Amino acid sequence: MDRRAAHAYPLRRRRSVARGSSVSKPVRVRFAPSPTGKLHIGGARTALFNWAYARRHGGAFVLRIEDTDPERSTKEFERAILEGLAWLGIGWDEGPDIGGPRGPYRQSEKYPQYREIARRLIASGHAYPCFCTTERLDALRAEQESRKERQVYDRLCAGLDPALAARRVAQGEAAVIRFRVPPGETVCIDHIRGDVRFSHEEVDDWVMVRSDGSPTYNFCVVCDDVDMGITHVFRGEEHLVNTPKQVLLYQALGQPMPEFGHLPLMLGTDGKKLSKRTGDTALQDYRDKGFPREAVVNFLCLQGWALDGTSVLFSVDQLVANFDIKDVQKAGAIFDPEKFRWMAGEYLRQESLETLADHCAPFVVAEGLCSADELARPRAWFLEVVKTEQARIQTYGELPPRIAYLFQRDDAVVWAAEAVATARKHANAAQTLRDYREWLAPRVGGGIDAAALRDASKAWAQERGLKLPAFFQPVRLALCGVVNGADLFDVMALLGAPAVLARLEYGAARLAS
RNA sequence: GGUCCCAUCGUCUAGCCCGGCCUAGGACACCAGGUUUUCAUCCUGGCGACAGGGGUUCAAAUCCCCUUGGGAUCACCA
Repeated sequence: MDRRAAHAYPLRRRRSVARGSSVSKPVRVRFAPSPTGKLHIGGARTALFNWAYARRHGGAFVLRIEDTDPERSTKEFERAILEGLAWLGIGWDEGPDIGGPRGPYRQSEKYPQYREIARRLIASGHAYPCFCTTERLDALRAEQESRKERQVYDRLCAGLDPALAARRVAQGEAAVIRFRVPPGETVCIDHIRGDVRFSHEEVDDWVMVRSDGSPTYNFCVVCDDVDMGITHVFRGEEHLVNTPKQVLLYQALGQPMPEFGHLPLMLGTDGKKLSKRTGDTALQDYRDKGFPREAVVNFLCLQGWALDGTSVLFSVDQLVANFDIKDVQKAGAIFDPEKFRWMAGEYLRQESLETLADHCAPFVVAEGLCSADELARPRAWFLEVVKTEQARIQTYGELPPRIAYLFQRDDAVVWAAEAVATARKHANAAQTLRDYREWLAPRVGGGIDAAALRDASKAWAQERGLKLPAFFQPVRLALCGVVNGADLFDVMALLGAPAVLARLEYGAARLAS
């Protein structure tokens, strides 16, 4: 069938240009996640950039839930996504939970509206019912595949008599509704990429409404962006090829076009779209590991955007004050977990002891080292614990295993094989422990002053002709059971004199046996 | 494979739009020193890139073209 003859509308070849309205309206941007999984860090970055753009321009940031896939959408994921955004500090002005003037903000609550728009589109000739079965479509695709042709709908139903088609629909025959793509080409204006040109030959007569009456993504997106008065659509690059379909729909609807910007993809270390295969992709994963929130925000910003090329560490306020969609990088960014961890450490080290203690406490409790109450009562003690480890950890989650020794019984400190081997390298390790304990006991009755004890202990070791490692390594084994860790005398202060003396004694015995 | 997008150190990027200030800057990682009882932090230094080829120009990382390479996408999923 002649392709052109299949079109009832419009027959004139034309070029449509998706240029945004030149009149400046108040900015309205949106983040429209699908609640079919946890919030992806790529999605989080998209949200962040949209939010920053809205804040920068005094506009509104709208949150919309695209739950038109009933198979995979769940309320749990929706809640998780909202929580994730809130955790990042991204606040929305309108959304499913708080409502707003242009709701509903959940697509599943708008089906009647979509249906009405589809009906109007059929009436105006911009869309048509299609009765082709899945089997026929599959066969068609297989055939096109075998001939190495483009896999597009052959528009069998595009030429059907509208009245006849309407009767078949009325009689209950299963049908999808397809958009009738006119000949011509579309130029999409993208603020990140410039003009992107698509020939309509490449755009399929795509399905707007499924045979069960539910609307599809490309259809809902445009309806909603129109309903919600969205002025700027910033989303991931994977949506770039959808844009001509959507642009055509705006035009069919006679609605003003938003301005587009397609963000570069976040890639895994394999250079492909970030997926679970190459590492953690959910925002939640990083929160659970104890990455400081500010570090996550900062790092996400750096995937495709830079403050000035020199500053690496910056605040959300600086982001908001300086963010411009035009400055966003075009090329995809490989996600570097190593740098992410470094940045986490940078933020963690900037925190006050009080803040750091608050952030770490839940991780210590979750690890089962002690109860929240036990941690809260000796608050000063826990602040000291946190102080000794602050330079040594990059995330809150790294603290518990490092301080586990503090919560072990004095006669049952867990000894790592490596630490035992290191201590045993020194000939008289057990004896050193006994001697040191004997020397130490009368000196720590009034508590432990780490600084003073450090000097005195080193002097003691030197007097006995002990090399420092021969002294420190057995002691560290006895007190902590590991080879590396915080300053030994800080550790003693944390442990307290009774525990220190007890551990030295048990340590000597264990080492001797 | 078709269509579309992209291309500066291993990685994130500045510079590119509005050619000269670029002997290409910063950061992570890496390497070497320093501080230190270990680890970590911290300090100093080093290594390291304009994918290739044509053009335009007095001058190109910056503009144009081609090649190569990478990616995205081709559903009654979003």
